[in-house]
Parts: sequence; structure tokens; C-alpha cells
Amino acid sequence: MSLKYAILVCLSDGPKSGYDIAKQFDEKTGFFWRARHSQIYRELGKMKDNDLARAEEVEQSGKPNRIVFTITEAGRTALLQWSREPSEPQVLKDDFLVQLYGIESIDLDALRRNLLLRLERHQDRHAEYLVKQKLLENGNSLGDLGRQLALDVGIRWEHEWMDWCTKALEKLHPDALADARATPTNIIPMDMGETRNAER
Amino acid sequence: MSLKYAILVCLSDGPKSGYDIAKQFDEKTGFFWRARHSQIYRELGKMKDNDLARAEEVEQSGKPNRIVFTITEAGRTALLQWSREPSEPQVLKDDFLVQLYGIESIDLDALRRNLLLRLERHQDRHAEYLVKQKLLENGNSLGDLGRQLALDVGIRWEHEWMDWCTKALEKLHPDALADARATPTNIIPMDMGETRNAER
DNA sequence: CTCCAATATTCTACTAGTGGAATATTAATA
DNA sequence: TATTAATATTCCACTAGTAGAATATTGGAG
Repeated sequence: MSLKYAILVCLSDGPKSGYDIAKQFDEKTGFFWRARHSQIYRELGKMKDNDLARAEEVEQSGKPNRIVFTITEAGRTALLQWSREPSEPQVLKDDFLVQLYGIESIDLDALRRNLLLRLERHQDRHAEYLVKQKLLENGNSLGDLGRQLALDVGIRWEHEWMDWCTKALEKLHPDALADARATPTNIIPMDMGETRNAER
Repeated sequence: MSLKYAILVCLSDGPKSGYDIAKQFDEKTGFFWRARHSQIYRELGKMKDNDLARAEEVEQSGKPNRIVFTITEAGRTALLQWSREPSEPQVLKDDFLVQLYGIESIDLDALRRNLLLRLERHQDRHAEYLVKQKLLENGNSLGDLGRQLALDVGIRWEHEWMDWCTKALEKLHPDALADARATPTNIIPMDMGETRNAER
């Protein structure tokens, strides 16, 4: 997927400047879409060239002029076409996953510290999304349903990471680690038998 | 994060050619790391230049010669250093999330079809990972623990997506959709009150 | 006995995204 | 009164990743 469609969705809600779009990404859709303003303006230029949006310069008193983009019919068609293409799940890319595969070659103390840090980040985000969810819960429009479903993905995502970080920290507990590192046979005296990675 | 560290982790397990690394990505770590062979060879060249790995050409009868890369001390140090840096959660990028925000401008029938397709893909992967988990469950080494934890992320991820796709399909049920589209006031006669996006 | 899969690497053109400097103005804050 | 935040856009150098053509050899399946 590309930024193009994220911008088209933004514009389908009404005409916006590059600045507006950047703000919307930051404030509203930041948990699943981010882009630097440099990229947004560049993309808007291309979209204008391809007739997916048309530009209009609006004079403002005080502030610099803004260039407002409006979605065209071709833009709406492109959006519709895109939604018809089959979507492939994206690849889960996370530092931890690579580090865990190389667990024997990394700094385990640092990994534990990072797991703790990340746990906090995920807890913060989770709480933040729950607040957003509260604001949406009374909406009954199709648009609200979409936003509720999207936010739910974010909430699940953060929740699973919180849960996983906690579990990983337990398994990589200092005592267990000390034992694992002390014994070349690598037997970790934990309750792996009972609480192993079975489905929750 | 970059491919560099994924390759260093690969090499920390023993010398490998670009081909071996590509195969490992495909077979073992495909759920969280993928790279085209073109990118891998390009990266290996850079890593050789930066003294993170050294190359050795090995003659083979029959097959073309392979260039085997071995991690250097500098490579091991870089890996260690990297694991000490704080890790930021990655952004959740998924077509569906963008489409849900633009739900009023997309093809809803197509969305439902795609949700069904994706549900199947996630079910397949989930089943596949459970098989992998079974193979790992008796391992007690530190390396096995790392692989178990990493795989667990993949299993959770697929499980949540399966669950979410099912829920989204229910909410976007044809009848509900027809009602939502027929009424301009956009009141969706569903049990949103009871089963809304509360935490599971 | 032909074609395909597997092994193995190089190359080029491309798209996507990062990171930040540069520029300009006004309103609010300290 | 100095400066910082907010508004608004352009530009440039860079990293990361996609996609696939080109080349070469052997063993096995049909």
C-alpha cells in the first residue's frame, strides 16, 4: 500500500492542505499511518499531476498562503478500485523478534531493560486508545463503525504487546537468566512445561 | 531497524552465503523478516566494506561458487551495541485500517470479500505457526526460549487478526450494511451497545 | 531427452520513506 | 521585548526495500 491512498481517504472527507493532512496523520491516524510533511507534499504534487486531486491556492491574511487539494472523480475512482484489490497481511517487523532469534549473541540485560521500556510505551498507548474509544462508543454511523473497528485493531495490538512483554520478562527473569548463563547445558529451571507458548 | 542486524544475527549462528541467508529468511524468519536476494547481496557487500563480515569464495563442483560470509569481531560488537539501543514499537500499517477510515468512500462488498480472504490467510498462518511451536516446545536452551518467544508474537498476531476479521465481518454483515446504506441517518441496528469495542 | 527446480550471484531501475534545512509570518507567552 | 509555537511549503541528500532480468550449472522428474 502506499501513502497515495491514505491521502485520498483524507481528502475524501473534504478539501485539505498538505499541512492539514500531516496534522490529521499525527493526531488521528498516527497509530497506523505516519508520514513526514516532506513526503506528503511530494506525494500531493504527484497526485495533482495524475489528476487524482486538484490544487487551489488560497490567500490568507497573516499566515502564508495554503494550497488546498480537492479529490477529483478520478481520485474517487482510484480509491474505489484500490479497495477492490485483495489485501495481503503485512510483515510483522520488530527489533525484538530479530533479537530473540539472536538471543545468544546480544546483551540480555539490555533486552530486559528494553522490554520494560516497551511495556510502558504499550501501556501508555493502550490507555490513550481506550480514551479515544470512549469518545467513539456512542457513534452509530457507518463512519463511526469504521473508526471503531480500526481503533480496535490498535487496542488489540497494544494489549497483546503488553501481555507479551510481561511474559517475556518473566521468562527472562534475572534468576532464570543467571541459571541459563551459568549452565552450558542451558537448562532453564522455569515452568515451561505448564505455561509454555500455548494458545491463550 | 535495518536488514544489517537481521543478517548479523543470521551470521552469528555460523558462516553463510547470501543464498543461505535468503533461504533462512524465507523458511525460518519469514513471518517477521523478509528480503529479496538483491537486497541481501547488496547489504552483504556493504557489510564487507564496513568490516562487519568477511568474505571467502568457496569452490564447488557442479554448482556455482559460493561466497561465504563470516561475522567479524566488529560485527559481533555492532550486534551487541544494537541490542542496547532502546527499541521503538513499529507502526501498524495495514490496508484495512486506512480503508476503515475511508469506509464511506470505498466498496463495502469488496471490503467484506477481502476480510474473508484475509481471515483465511490468517487462519493458515496461525495453523502453520502452531506446528512450528510444537516442534520447539521441548527445547530448553536459551536459543529455544528466544525462538519460542518470537514465535509466540507471530501466533498472537495471527490470532488477533483472525478474531478481528470475524468480528468485523459480523459488524459489516450484509443486512446491517443494507440498513446502514438505506438510512441517511446511518443508524445501524446492531448490538453495538452490548458488544462494542470493549476489551475482551 | 527435455524441461524444470535448485543453487548462486550481479545488476539496474524503481518506489517508499527518513530527516532535516530553509523560508516566511503572526499571535501568544514569558 | 524577545522568543517560541503555530501555520505553511519547498528542497535535498539519504536509507530501505521492490521487482525482476541476466547468467550459469547440475540433478532429477516426466
